[in-house]
Amino acid sequence: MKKNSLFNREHDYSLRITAFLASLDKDEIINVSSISKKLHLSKIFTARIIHKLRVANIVGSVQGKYGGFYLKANSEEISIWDVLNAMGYKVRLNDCMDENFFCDLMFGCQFHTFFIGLEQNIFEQLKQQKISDYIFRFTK
Amino acid sequence: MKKNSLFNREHDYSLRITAFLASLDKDEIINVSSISKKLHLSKIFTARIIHKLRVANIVGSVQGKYGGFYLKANSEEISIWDVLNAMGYKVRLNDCMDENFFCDLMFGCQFHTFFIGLEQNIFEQLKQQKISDYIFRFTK
DNA sequence: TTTAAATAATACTTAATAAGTAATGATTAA
DNA sequence: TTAATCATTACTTATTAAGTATTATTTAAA
Repeated sequence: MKKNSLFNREHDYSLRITAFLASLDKDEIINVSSISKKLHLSKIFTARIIHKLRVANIVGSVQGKYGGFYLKANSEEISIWDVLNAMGYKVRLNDCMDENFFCDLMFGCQFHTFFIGLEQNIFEQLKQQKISDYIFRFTK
Repeated sequence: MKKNSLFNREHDYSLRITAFLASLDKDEIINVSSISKKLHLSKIFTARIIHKLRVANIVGSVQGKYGGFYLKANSEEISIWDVLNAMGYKVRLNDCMDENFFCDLMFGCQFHTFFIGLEQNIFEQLKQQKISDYIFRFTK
Protein backbone atom coordinates (compact mmCIF):
# COMPACT_ATOMS: atom_id res chain seq x y z
CA MET A 1 0.00 0.00 0.00
CA LYS A 2 1.14 3.51 -0.73
CA LYS A 3 2.13 5.44 2.29
CA ASN A 4 1.71 9.13 2.78
CA SER A 5 5.01 10.92 2.71
CA LEU A 6 6.07 14.34 3.78
CA PHE A 7 9.31 14.23 1.85
CA ASN A 8 10.09 12.74 -1.53
CA ARG A 9 13.32 11.44 -3.03
CA GLU A 10 14.34 14.83 -4.30
CA HIS A 11 13.97 16.36 -0.85
CA ASP A 12 15.90 13.55 0.75
CA TYR A 13 18.72 13.70 -1.78
CA SER A 14 18.97 17.47 -1.52
CA LEU A 15 19.57 17.13 2.21
CA ARG A 16 22.21 14.47 1.66
CA ILE A 17 23.97 16.54 -0.96
CA THR A 18 24.00 19.61 1.25
CA ALA A 19 25.22 17.59 4.23
CA PHE A 20 28.00 16.16 2.10
CA LEU A 21 29.07 19.53 0.70
CA ALA A 22 29.25 20.76 4.28
CA SER A 23 32.05 18.26 4.91
CA LEU A 24 34.33 19.75 2.27
CA ASP A 25 37.30 21.92 3.09
CA LYS A 26 37.08 25.64 2.53
CA ASP A 27 37.78 26.49 -1.15
CA GLU A 28 37.30 22.85 -2.14
CA ILE A 29 34.86 22.22 -4.97
CA ILE A 30 33.45 18.95 -6.18
CA ASN A 31 31.83 17.92 -9.44
CA VAL A 32 28.53 16.15 -9.99
CA SER A 33 30.12 12.81 -10.88
CA SER A 34 31.97 12.65 -7.60
CA ILE A 35 28.94 13.65 -5.56
CA SER A 36 26.71 11.11 -7.24
CA LYS A 37 29.23 8.33 -6.67
CA LYS A 38 29.74 9.14 -3.03
CA LEU A 39 26.03 9.35 -2.32
CA HIS A 40 25.00 6.49 -4.62
CA LEU A 41 22.70 8.67 -6.72
CA SER A 42 22.38 8.85 -10.49
CA LYS A 43 24.56 11.53 -11.98
CA ILE A 44 21.77 13.15 -13.92
CA PHE A 45 19.37 13.30 -11.01
CA THR A 46 22.11 14.71 -8.81
CA ALA A 47 22.76 17.41 -11.39
CA ARG A 48 19.12 18.45 -11.45
CA ILE A 49 18.91 18.68 -7.69
CA ILE A 50 22.13 20.56 -7.18
CA HIS A 51 21.11 22.97 -9.89
CA LYS A 52 18.05 23.89 -7.84
CA LEU A 53 20.22 24.35 -4.79
CA ARG A 54 22.42 26.70 -6.76
CA VAL A 55 19.50 28.77 -8.03
CA ALA A 56 18.38 29.08 -4.42
CA ASN A 57 21.87 30.25 -3.44
CA ILE A 58 22.46 27.38 -1.04
CA VAL A 59 25.39 26.19 -3.11
CA GLY A 60 27.70 28.04 -5.47
CA SER A 61 29.16 26.72 -8.70
CA VAL A 62 32.24 27.09 -10.86
CA GLN A 63 31.54 26.48 -14.53
CA GLY A 64 33.71 24.93 -17.17
CA LYS A 65 36.44 22.34 -17.00
CA TYR A 66 37.50 21.50 -13.45
CA GLY A 67 34.38 23.26 -12.29
CA GLY A 68 32.10 22.05 -9.58
CA PHE A 69 30.01 22.96 -6.58
CA TYR A 70 30.51 24.09 -3.02
CA LEU A 71 28.36 25.04 -0.08
CA LYS A 72 27.81 28.74 -0.18
CA ALA A 73 26.35 29.40 3.24
CA ASN A 74 27.63 28.37 6.63
CA SER A 75 26.24 24.94 7.55
CA GLU A 76 25.43 26.22 11.02
CA GLU A 77 23.16 28.79 9.50
CA ILE A 78 21.26 26.57 7.06
CA SER A 79 18.38 24.52 8.38
CA ILE A 80 16.66 21.47 6.96
CA TRP A 81 13.80 23.84 6.29
CA ASP A 82 16.03 26.10 4.19
CA VAL A 83 17.21 23.24 2.00
CA LEU A 84 13.70 21.90 1.51
CA ASN A 85 12.47 25.33 0.54
CA ALA A 86 15.25 25.64 -1.98
CA MET A 87 13.79 22.55 -3.61
CA GLY A 88 10.40 24.20 -3.76
CA TYR A 89 9.06 22.42 -0.74
CA LYS A 90 5.34 22.76 -0.43
CA VAL A 91 3.37 20.98 2.21
CA ARG A 92 -0.18 20.94 3.21
CA LEU A 93 -1.02 18.21 5.61
CA ASN A 94 -4.48 18.08 4.15
CA ASP A 95 -6.00 19.45 0.95
CA CYS A 96 -8.35 21.61 2.98
CA MET A 97 -5.40 23.78 3.95
CA ASP A 98 -4.94 24.85 0.36
CA GLU A 99 -5.54 28.50 -0.37
CA ASN A 100 -8.15 27.89 -3.01
CA PHE A 101 -9.89 25.09 -1.23
CA PHE A 102 -13.53 25.60 -0.47
CA CYS A 103 -15.28 23.47 2.10
CA ASP A 104 -18.84 23.90 3.24
CA LEU A 105 -17.88 22.77 6.70
CA MET A 106 -14.83 24.92 7.03
CA PHE A 107 -16.38 27.52 9.24
CA GLY A 108 -15.85 26.23 12.72
CA CYS A 109 -14.23 22.98 11.62
CA GLN A 110 -11.95 22.01 14.47
CA PHE A 111 -10.06 19.52 12.32
CA HIS A 112 -8.95 22.38 10.13
CA THR A 113 -7.69 24.25 13.19
CA PHE A 114 -5.89 21.18 14.45
CA PHE A 115 -4.15 20.59 11.14
CA ILE A 116 -2.92 24.16 11.03
CA GLY A 117 -1.37 23.77 14.46
CA LEU A 118 0.20 20.43 13.62
CA GLU A 119 1.69 21.83 10.45
CA GLN A 120 3.20 24.79 12.27
CA ASN A 121 4.67 22.43 14.80
CA ILE A 122 6.32 20.34 12.09
CA PHE A 123 7.70 23.42 10.35
CA GLU A 124 9.25 24.62 13.60
CA GLN A 125 11.04 21.34 14.07
CA LEU A 126 12.44 21.50 10.53
CA LYS A 127 13.69 25.03 11.12
CA GLN A 128 15.47 24.09 14.31
CA GLN A 129 17.67 21.49 12.68
CA LYS A 130 20.86 22.93 11.20
CA ILE A 131 22.83 21.14 8.52
CA SER A 132 25.96 21.36 10.68
CA ASP A 133 24.47 18.65 12.87
CA TYR A 134 24.03 16.33 9.90
CA ILE A 135 27.34 16.50 8.03
CA PHE A 136 28.22 13.39 6.08
CA ARG A 137 31.84 12.44 6.28
CA PHE A 138 33.48 9.78 4.15
CA THR A 139 36.95 8.39 4.42
CA LYS A 140 38.74 9.74 1.37
CA MET B 1 2.82 22.51 -7.93
CA LYS B 2 1.91 19.37 -6.09
CA LYS B 3 2.21 19.64 -2.37
CA ASN B 4 3.18 16.87 -0.05
CA SER B 5 0.26 15.73 2.03
CA LEU B 6 0.04 13.69 5.15
CA PHE B 7 -3.66 13.04 4.74
CA ASN B 8 -5.69 12.38 1.64
CA ARG B 9 -9.37 12.92 0.85
CA GLU B 10 -10.38 9.57 2.22
CA HIS B 11 -8.69 10.28 5.53
CA ASP B 12 -10.26 13.68 5.76
CA TYR B 13 -13.74 12.42 4.91
CA SER B 14 -13.46 9.54 7.36
CA LEU B 15 -12.80 12.04 10.15
CA ARG B 16 -15.75 14.16 9.10
CA ILE B 17 -18.04 11.17 8.94
CA THR B 18 -16.97 9.96 12.36
CA ALA B 19 -17.34 13.43 13.84
CA PHE B 20 -20.81 13.68 12.35
CA LEU B 21 -21.91 10.27 13.62
CA ALA B 22 -20.72 11.35 17.05
CA SER B 23 -23.41 14.02 17.04
CA LEU B 24 -26.26 11.55 16.70
CA ASP B 25 -28.53 10.59 19.57
CA LYS B 26 -28.06 7.23 21.20
CA ASP B 27 -29.89 4.51 19.18
CA GLU B 28 -30.16 6.84 16.20
CA ILE B 29 -28.93 5.44 12.89
CA ILE B 30 -28.39 7.24 9.63
CA ASN B 31 -28.09 6.02 6.07
CA VAL B 32 -25.40 6.78 3.52
CA SER B 33 -27.56 9.15 1.48
CA SER B 34 -28.19 11.37 4.46
CA ILE B 35 -24.57 11.40 5.54
CA SER B 36 -23.33 12.24 2.07
CA LYS B 37 -25.81 15.10 1.74
CA LYS B 38 -24.96 16.60 5.11
CA LEU B 39 -21.23 16.43 4.49
CA HIS B 40 -21.37 17.31 0.78
CA LEU B 41 -19.69 14.08 -0.31
CA SER B 42 -20.65 11.74 -3.12
CA LYS B 43 -22.88 8.94 -1.96
CA ILE B 44 -20.74 6.21 -3.43
CA PHE B 45 -17.51 7.51 -1.96
CA THR B 46 -19.18 7.92 1.41
CA ALA B 47 -20.34 4.32 1.24
CA ARG B 48 -16.87 3.04 0.60
CA ILE B 49 -15.36 5.00 3.44
CA ILE B 50 -17.99 4.12 6.00
CA HIS B 51 -17.68 0.52 5.01
CA LYS B 52 -14.03 0.60 6.03
CA LEU B 53 -14.97 2.23 9.31
CA ARG B 54 -17.42 -0.58 9.94
CA VAL B 55 -14.89 -3.29 9.19
CA ALA B 56 -12.57 -1.59 11.67
CA ASN B 57 -15.36 -1.59 14.24
CA ILE B 58 -15.43 2.17 14.60
CA VAL B 59 -19.02 2.28 13.37
CA GLY B 60 -21.74 -0.35 13.44
CA SER B 61 -24.34 -0.96 10.77
CA VAL B 62 -27.90 -2.18 10.41
CA GLN B 63 -28.54 -3.86 7.09
CA GLY B 64 -31.65 -3.91 4.97
CA LYS B 65 -34.44 -1.43 4.52
CA TYR B 66 -34.31 1.45 7.01
CA GLY B 67 -30.80 0.33 7.85
CA GLY B 68 -27.89 2.63 8.40
CA PHE B 69 -24.85 3.40 10.49
CA TYR B 70 -24.00 4.58 13.96
CA LEU B 71 -20.87 5.26 15.95
CA LYS B 72 -19.99 2.14 17.84
CA ALA B 73 -17.38 3.41 20.26
CA ASN B 74 -17.55 6.34 22.63
CA SER B 75 -16.33 9.47 20.88
CA GLU B 76 -14.26 10.36 23.93
CA GLU B 77 -12.36 7.15 23.51
CA ILE B 78 -11.66 7.35 19.76
CA SER B 79 -8.76 9.44 18.60
CA ILE B 80 -7.98 10.92 15.19
CA TRP B 81 -5.25 8.31 15.09
CA ASP B 82 -7.80 5.49 15.58
CA VAL B 83 -9.97 6.70 12.71
CA LEU B 84 -7.01 7.11 10.38
CA ASN B 85 -5.80 3.64 11.22
CA ALA B 86 -9.23 2.25 10.46
CA MET B 87 -8.75 3.66 6.98
CA GLY B 88 -5.46 1.84 6.67
CA TYR B 89 -3.38 4.87 7.43
CA LYS B 90 0.24 4.35 6.63
CA VAL B 91 2.78 7.09 6.92
CA ARG B 92 6.42 7.30 6.44
CA LEU B 93 7.71 10.82 6.38
CA ASN B 94 10.43 9.70 4.04
CA ASP B 95 10.92 6.58 1.92
CA CYS B 96 14.03 5.73 3.89
CA MET B 97 11.85 4.85 6.85
CA ASP B 98 10.32 1.98 4.94
CA GLU B 99 11.04 -1.47 6.32
CA ASN B 100 12.52 -2.79 3.11
CA PHE B 101 14.43 0.30 2.24
CA PHE B 102 18.15 -0.08 1.87
CA CYS B 103 20.43 2.91 1.97
CA ASP B 104 24.18 2.83 1.88
CA LEU B 105 24.34 5.85 4.11
CA MET B 106 21.83 4.64 6.63
CA PHE B 107 24.30 3.62 9.26
CA GLY B 108 24.89 6.73 11.26
CA CYS B 109 22.63 8.93 9.11
CA GLN B 110 21.35 11.60 11.45
CA PHE B 111 18.58 12.59 9.06
CA HIS B 112 17.12 9.13 9.45
CA THR B 113 17.18 9.52 13.23
CA PHE B 114 15.59 12.95 13.01
CA PHE B 115 12.78 11.71 10.77
CA ILE B 116 11.99 8.89 13.17
CA GLY B 117 11.65 11.36 16.02
CA LEU B 118 9.53 13.76 14.01
CA GLU B 119 7.21 10.97 12.95
CA GLN B 120 6.76 9.79 16.52
CA ASN B 121 5.97 13.32 17.54
CA ILE B 122 3.29 13.64 14.88
CA PHE B 123 1.75 10.30 15.83
CA GLU B 124 1.54 11.36 19.47
CA GLN B 125 -0.34 14.48 18.52
CA LEU B 126 -2.82 12.48 16.46
CA LYS B 127 -3.39 10.09 19.34
CA GLN B 128 -4.07 12.87 21.79
CA GLN B 129 -6.97 14.30 19.82
CA LYS B 130 -10.27 12.64 20.62
CA ILE B 131 -13.24 12.76 18.26
CA SER B 132 -15.41 14.16 21.07
CA ASP B 133 -13.57 17.46 20.62
CA TYR B 134 -14.45 17.59 16.94
CA ILE B 135 -18.14 16.74 16.78
CA PHE B 136 -19.99 18.23 13.80
CA ARG B 137 -23.43 19.50 14.64
CA PHE B 138 -25.97 20.60 12.07
CA THR B 139 -29.29 22.26 12.65
CA LYS B 140 -31.83 19.62 11.71
C1' DT C 1 42.27 28.22 -31.27
C1' DT C 2 40.65 23.93 -30.45
C1' DT C 3 39.15 20.34 -27.37
C1' DA C 4 37.58 18.03 -23.34
C1' DA C 5 35.27 18.26 -19.17
C1' DA C 6 32.29 20.34 -16.71
C1' DT C 7 27.83 22.98 -15.55
C1' DA C 8 22.92 24.86 -17.38
C1' DA C 9 18.49 24.11 -18.65
C1' DT C 10 14.59 21.99 -20.40
C1' DA C 11 11.89 18.35 -22.40
C1' DC C 12 10.53 13.60 -22.23
C1' DT C 13 9.11 8.86 -20.24
C1' DT C 14 6.98 5.45 -17.34
C1' DA C 15 4.85 3.29 -13.57
C1' DA C 16 2.11 4.17 -9.66
C1' DT C 17 -1.42 6.63 -7.11
C1' DA C 18 -5.54 9.50 -5.70
C1' DA C 19 -9.98 10.13 -6.27
C1' DG C 20 -13.95 8.92 -7.77
C1' DT C 21 -17.41 5.83 -10.59
C1' DA C 22 -19.93 1.68 -11.81
C1' DA C 23 -22.04 -2.52 -11.13
C1' DT C 24 -23.82 -6.37 -8.86
C1' DG C 25 -25.01 -9.05 -4.72
C1' DA C 26 -27.07 -9.61 -0.01
C1' DT C 27 -30.21 -8.25 3.56
C1' DT C 28 -34.43 -6.82 5.70
C1' DA C 29 -38.99 -4.14 6.78
C1' DA C 30 -43.26 -3.88 5.27
C1' DT D 1 -42.51 -9.97 -3.07
C1' DT D 2 -40.53 -5.56 -3.43
C1' DA D 3 -38.12 -1.48 -2.38
C1' DA D 4 -34.59 0.44 0.19
C1' DT D 5 -30.55 -0.17 2.10
C1' DC D 6 -25.85 -1.95 3.08
C1' DA D 7 -21.67 -5.06 1.06
C1' DT D 8 -18.12 -5.78 -2.06
C1' DT D 9 -15.22 -5.55 -5.82
C1' DA D 10 -13.77 -3.99 -10.26
C1' DC D 11 -12.94 -0.17 -13.23
C1' DT D 12 -11.49 4.69 -14.91
C1' DT D 13 -8.90 8.85 -15.42
C1' DA D 14 -5.95 12.61 -14.49
C1' DT D 15 -1.90 13.60 -11.95
C1' DT D 16 2.53 12.85 -9.89
C1' DA D 17 7.13 10.90 -8.59
C1' DA D 18 11.16 9.57 -10.19
C1' DG D 19 14.29 9.20 -13.32
C1' DT D 20 16.24 9.78 -18.31
C1' DA D 21 17.71 12.21 -22.44
C1' DT D 22 19.29 15.95 -24.93
C1' DT D 23 21.40 20.06 -26.26
C1' DA D 24 23.63 24.44 -25.09
C1' DT D 25 27.11 26.99 -22.63
C1' DT D 26 31.36 27.73 -20.15
C1' DT D 27 36.24 27.39 -19.19
C1' DA D 28 41.13 25.33 -18.44
C1' DA D 29 44.65 23.85 -20.84
C1' DA D 30 47.17 21.70 -24.74
